[in-house]
Amino acid sequence: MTDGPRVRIAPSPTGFFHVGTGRTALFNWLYARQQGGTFVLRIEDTDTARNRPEHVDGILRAMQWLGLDWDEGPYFQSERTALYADAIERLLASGAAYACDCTPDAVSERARQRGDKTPGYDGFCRDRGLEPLAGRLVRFRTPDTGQSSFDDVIRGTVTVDNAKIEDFGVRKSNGDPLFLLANVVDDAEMAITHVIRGEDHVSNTSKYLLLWEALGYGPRPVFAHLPLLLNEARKKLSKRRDKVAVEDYRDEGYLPEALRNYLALLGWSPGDDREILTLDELVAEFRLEDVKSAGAIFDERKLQSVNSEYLRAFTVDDLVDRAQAWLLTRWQPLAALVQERVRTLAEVYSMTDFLYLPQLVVDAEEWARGVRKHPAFAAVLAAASKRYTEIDEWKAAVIHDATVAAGEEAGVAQLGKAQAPVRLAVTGRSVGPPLWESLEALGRDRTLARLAEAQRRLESGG
RNA sequence: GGCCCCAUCGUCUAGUGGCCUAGGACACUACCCUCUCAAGGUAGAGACACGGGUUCGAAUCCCGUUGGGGCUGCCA
Repeated sequence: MTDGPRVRIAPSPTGFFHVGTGRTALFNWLYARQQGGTFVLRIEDTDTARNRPEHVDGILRAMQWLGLDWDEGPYFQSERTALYADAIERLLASGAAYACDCTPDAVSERARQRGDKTPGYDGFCRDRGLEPLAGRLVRFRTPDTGQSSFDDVIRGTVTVDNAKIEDFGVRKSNGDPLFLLANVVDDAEMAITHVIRGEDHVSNTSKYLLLWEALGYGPRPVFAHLPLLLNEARKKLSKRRDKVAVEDYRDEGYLPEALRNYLALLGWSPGDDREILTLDELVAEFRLEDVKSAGAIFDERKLQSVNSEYLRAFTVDDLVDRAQAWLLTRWQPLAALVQERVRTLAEVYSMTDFLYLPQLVVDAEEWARGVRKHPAFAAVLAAASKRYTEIDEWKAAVIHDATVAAGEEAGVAQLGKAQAPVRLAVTGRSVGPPLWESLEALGRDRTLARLAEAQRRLESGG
């Protein structure tokens, strides 16, 4: 173990790896590398209901793609439950925590009756002396008086009246630890010295510190809350509304070094006019205390320009290599299926061009015969769009089932007839590799976009 | 609503009391270059939210207002 600072990135596997998490990871990584510290990767998977193993793979893939190598981990909170159980027992034993059997409905109902001046938990079970049995939530007893404050490297001193902090949960009624508890225990156990995270955690920090003190963990870590990444509407980048998955940017042809460079410039600047900086320069010049405190809009156009600067700076040979590798990732999933059907290498192109073309060129005759001819085909496209939207996992077998169901819904019993209009609408051709795998490779978003486009064309009489 | 955080061109930012007539980049406009498109070059438009203080002097410090955001979950 080195003497330098210990920092961590603690993503939760409940969705794709978010660019905001990527930026936080990058800043932690830069700080660790610059200070000769240790960068820890910890997977916060305490929410067993929402965890998805494939998202863990996605996190590791995205981190590696971005070049953010970690020195320790990945640690999994799901494998450290004894630690949290022990901490909760200690809180219970000292009276710092207590059991609560209020339902969420009861809590909000009481808040409503009070006039809802201070929503949140009202301390109803504080002194009822309930046994912490299974089925009961365990809450931390927050002080009624005094203030909690901490010094933030980026924001200065933040102070909150303890009375404003409600008794928050530390253990679910099913026995699983809650975020605040597991987070604090692990930071202490892992000897994290600097907590560098998003601004959305500022208000969690006073709770964090209260727990930290109650558990007797000694000197606190240093805090640095990074400004949030915002969308054009100046709202926190959200999974639902915005394109936030790091891997989406990879798939669209952004270079990891360009994304990294751009992300580094969101909230930080080298202090002069340079905007293209090598990793070594970032490591050398990054200053945590110089990070701005105001939120930053993630502007894809600017990212594009940074990306194109990198692209142009390549040697031609490098560009060929990088482009070749990217091109390959798109059609490689279909390689074996394509192989069985081609007579020349040129046909590899015609069988996979739909994966690359921004705009399909559909032969008028094919369109007339394959889509426009049967009234039911329009219904097939509509039904397929709907069912594809509802699919949980975008996999060939599932797409197959959804297409069969869409065909039946549209009154087309034969699978062949159901897939024909979809194939033409989505790939622009009536022949090609098996459709399900093709759609899987294309991706759901682009598949849906092409179905919508085909439907518009039909409606406008095309 | 409550608590917390924030505030320089449309966007990312430089600026840490005089160097600011506020600089750069993206995007935008015009022109040049040019077989097209990019790239490149030149020029242009474009910001210190507002009001009070402090100071010889304020984008920079203080207070207030306004505006924006975050949190307010048996999610993280």
